[in-house]
Amino acid sequence: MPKEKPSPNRRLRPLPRTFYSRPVLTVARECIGKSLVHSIEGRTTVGAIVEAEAYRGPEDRAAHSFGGRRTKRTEPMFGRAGHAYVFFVYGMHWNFNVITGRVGDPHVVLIRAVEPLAGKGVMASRRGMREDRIELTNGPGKLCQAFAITGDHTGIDLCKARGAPAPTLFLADGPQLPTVRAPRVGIDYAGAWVSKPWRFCARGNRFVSRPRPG
DNA sequence: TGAATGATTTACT
DNA sequence: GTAAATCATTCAA
Repeated sequence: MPKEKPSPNRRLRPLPRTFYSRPVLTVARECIGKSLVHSIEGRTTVGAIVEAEAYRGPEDRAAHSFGGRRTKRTEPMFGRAGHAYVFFVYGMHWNFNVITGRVGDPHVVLIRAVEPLAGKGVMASRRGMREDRIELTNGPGKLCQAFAITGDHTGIDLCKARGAPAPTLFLADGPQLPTVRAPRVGIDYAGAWVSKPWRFCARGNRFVSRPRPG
């Protein structure tokens, strides 16, 4: 008998914290092609990340951490890389981010779209539509609903920490996909920061949200 | 305590 | 293409 149970699927192991503990633009670009994995109530959903945006507070006016704003909501952004930041917006939608960089740097990557890889039936049920629809996961609020990601997840560790149980929500390895860059979406209030090309999209992927780059 | 607003989505013209 | 839905968070008072 082996002392340790072998991993059922090597590709579904959490990325190490070293992936996240780097400059936010680097992490955002390298997120494209990685897998997003969530297991809850015995059901697992997996998607390939095809769109992500970098938010670099405190100088980035588009970031919730602009000006060093440290509140109950933004607190996870100031903590250790590899944790989740999930917020509620427009009275209806959750958005999922990963914390990057060094402790004290409120830098995050917003995961804006994924291509479903596994658990499409579960996603379709949560979204109330057929599993072959692009609209299953082609937006930040849509993928949170499809993956059952909510405010309960904000602040949780996406990495395997010593002595802690393995995370049920995490990013896993995947092939780096060619990316195109574009200005970020929905931040018209952010002045000079509006035009920064900090949105990374998988080139030509159908699940990239609107407006499509190019 | 109150008012403004938003890292969106959906339905509708 | 436009507009409505809907409420936690934030900040001013």
